[in-house]
Amino acid sequence: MSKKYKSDAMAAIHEMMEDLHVGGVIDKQTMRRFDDACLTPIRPLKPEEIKAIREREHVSQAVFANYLNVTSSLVSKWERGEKRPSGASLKLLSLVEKNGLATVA
Amino acid sequence: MSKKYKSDAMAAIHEMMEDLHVGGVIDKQTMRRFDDACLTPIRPLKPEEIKAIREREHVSQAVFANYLNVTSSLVSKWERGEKRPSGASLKLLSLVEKNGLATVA
DNA sequence: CCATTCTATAGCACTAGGTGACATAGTTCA
DNA sequence: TGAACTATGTCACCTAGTGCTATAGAATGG
Repeated sequence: MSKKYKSDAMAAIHEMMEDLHVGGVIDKQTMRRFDDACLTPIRPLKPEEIKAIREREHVSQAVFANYLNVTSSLVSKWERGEKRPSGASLKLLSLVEKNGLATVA
Repeated sequence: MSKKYKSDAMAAIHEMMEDLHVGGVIDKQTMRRFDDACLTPIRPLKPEEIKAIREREHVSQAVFANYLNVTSSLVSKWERGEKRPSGASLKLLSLVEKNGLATVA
């Protein structure tokens, strides 16, 4: 049992699906939908929601920013609605919202 | 035992540190260093490294992009060195590199 | 064998997200 | 009182990221 259990499991599942696909059991369309299906849904977060997420974790804007690898001024702008988080930023925030700050540590 | 174990644990640890701080055992400097200390170090990733990370997970650029909530063209640019991932993107990639794709699903 | 789909690369125009630095003000605390 | 932490604010800058479209090779399927 390695430490990369989740990663290996992911690879294993994908390989199994790949085998099913090669075997003609499923097509690539389904294969792709399978990949998309197991993702956490991303919805645009309101400024208050972002602030709520941060305060739920009991951290300052500066510390929160460090976790996300962004500047603290940007976090401030998110929470005031001056800027809205985009692709990767929104994904990270969604992860924190669902699973907590520790999962992105 | 709730599902938010990690998050609660994080909050608990922070509250404990906060108590220590209030009690005068540690100062805010140390408090801040504590927060920074438990983060996965972020280093700039080379194009080949990004491609290696993706191929290790056995997914196409399109699927990989979906996981990170970015466009597939951007992933292509990352791997060819046309664009370099920044703050939140770099954090996400680092997470995938360390813990696997499943942890950001 | 041909048609289709997936794949990755490529180019281009646009825009807004993110950076950095610095100033301000309220607060907590030695 | 002074020092450090907090959040907000502003300003200028710029590049990361988007969206669309086109291309070409490889893999697949009928």
